[in-house]
Amino acid sequence: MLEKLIQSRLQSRVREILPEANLATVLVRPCPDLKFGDYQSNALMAIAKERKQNPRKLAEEVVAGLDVSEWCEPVEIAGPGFLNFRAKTEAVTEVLKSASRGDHLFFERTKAPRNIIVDFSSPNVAKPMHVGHIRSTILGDALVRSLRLLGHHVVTDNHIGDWGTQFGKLLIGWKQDLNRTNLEQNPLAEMGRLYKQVNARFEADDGIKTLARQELVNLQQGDPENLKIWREMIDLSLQEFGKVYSRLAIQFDHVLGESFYNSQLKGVAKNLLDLGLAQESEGATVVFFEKSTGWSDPAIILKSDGGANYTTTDLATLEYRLKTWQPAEIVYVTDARQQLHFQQLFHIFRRWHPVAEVSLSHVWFGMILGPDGTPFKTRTGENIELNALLDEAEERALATVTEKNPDLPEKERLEIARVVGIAAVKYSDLLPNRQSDYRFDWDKMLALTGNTAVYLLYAYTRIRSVARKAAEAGAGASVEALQLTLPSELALAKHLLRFGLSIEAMAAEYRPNYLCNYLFELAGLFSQFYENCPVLKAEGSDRSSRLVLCELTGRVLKKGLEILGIETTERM
RNA sequence: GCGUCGAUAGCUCAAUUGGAUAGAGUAUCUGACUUCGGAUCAGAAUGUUGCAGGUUCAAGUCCUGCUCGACGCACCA
Repeated sequence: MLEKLIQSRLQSRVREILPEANLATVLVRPCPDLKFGDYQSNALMAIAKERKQNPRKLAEEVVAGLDVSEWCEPVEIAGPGFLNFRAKTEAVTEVLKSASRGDHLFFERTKAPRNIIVDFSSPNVAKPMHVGHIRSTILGDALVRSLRLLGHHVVTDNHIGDWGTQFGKLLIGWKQDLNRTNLEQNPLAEMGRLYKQVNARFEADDGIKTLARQELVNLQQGDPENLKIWREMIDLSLQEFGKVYSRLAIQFDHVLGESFYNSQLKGVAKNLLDLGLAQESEGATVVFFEKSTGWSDPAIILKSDGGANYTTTDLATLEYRLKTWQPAEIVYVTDARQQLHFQQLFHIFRRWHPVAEVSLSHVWFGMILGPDGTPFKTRTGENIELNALLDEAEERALATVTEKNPDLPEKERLEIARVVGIAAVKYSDLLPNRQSDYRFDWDKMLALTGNTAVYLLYAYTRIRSVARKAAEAGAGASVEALQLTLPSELALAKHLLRFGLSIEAMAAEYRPNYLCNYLFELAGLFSQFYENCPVLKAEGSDRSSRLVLCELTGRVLKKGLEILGIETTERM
């Protein structure tokens, strides 16, 4: 938190000397290596370069009139013009005290809240959620949590796949071969079976093709029976999705699927045609792109059979969201393969609504690979269902808890296993840079050591254990007693001050791995502190002071994990 | 063919406006008061950041070319 105060004063000082300088570049950040100090600014080197000045000299001039002595030791100029700031222990102590009094938790809400729509998860009706939905769902939810914590107004909208050609096949299967008993027991499995069964006959049998097309057309034209079946498929699917979301503690403000926009699709297409953005080509309605884009193939707005496809739906969706929520930004969380689609979608949208100021972000992520480095599937090549995957995570976690802590009652072990299992899945998804593919590895994600959810949760339970024992002994944290003397106390305290930066970094770039790594470092620093500084065995003000550090670390760990969508447990 | 993304320690991965000696974990080796929860901590060792050039005070990061890989490119979403 000190970095903001230092930064603001540094900016004022730079403005005094160079009124035209772009202050947005004058940033204060944590030092990469603590031996340089706690915070640094590299901005002066860039500014000097622009003006062809001597960077070192500029730095000296800036520092000469810069007073940050309330928070820092004298500012050092290093190398070609780095400014290094070392926080005064008293200043760090004061921030911790104010946190302990409940004034803040080392982060600040934004002064410029924005309306942001986040579009994520988006499963398809009549198909179980599977591995392919993990990242969008978990990543999207974590991003939403970080934005909301910083004070932005977020609208979440689950744009489910509830319309499209697959319903022709599903309707045939439903009418010819539906097993009601199976449907009641496991609706998605039954619908999946129906789809596969019809699909298998599809290629070889022209009669089925014609029938599927007919059922689809009937549905589109509002045939009552088909509509009724379709609605039932959606209802059942949503119930099943809800079970998974409930396990993952994920909620949506709105579930407006593709079908919600049906009535607008023709209008969108006509509008694009009228504006000259779209044209007829080979029987379809398409948008061609300028040469400069490098896209030689057009985007299809209406297929030659008159049906719309997803570019059209997405355009209608965009327009609806703008009108309904007036967002400053819309964020789409999908896999990397849809990059071209979103680039083209945004491009068309800009031409269609040139004055719209909304910013459009495609937050994309890589694939989940199996142990062999190919896309993660079952042995028979099927998608792994999310529910089954979560079951296995909990089972594996239960085995570990039982091994480590056999005396806990079964009910408690089950609850711990639930928290730990879900945490492991989420954390292993959020830890890698979202843009890279990652390898799904049970042993690694549930490992007791290393950068895992288990390690973080363990650190948390140790803190809670100390708190319980302190309470039994009648000892308590005392803000007044807080004193940072030993190196590991100071190191832990200074790291607490960086919590806000890590949340902001995560929210700014939609990268939860920044926060994951922050929390891992925090847990490590806590372990070092815990190793070096007795808490319960200490006495008097030492004990009260260290209990403050424990308590604040616990609160930050819990809040940080909460941003990642991860629950904590008191024992494990 | 065009395009997007990637290639970093044995392995899995980080690296926040271009910043300081490229970091963690894991595996390997060694050690820690008879453990405030040892599911812990400390230490050792590990690199031509795919290759070749360029830009500059400074390049894993930016530019050019090349190699390898993943993914995407007219009627699925």
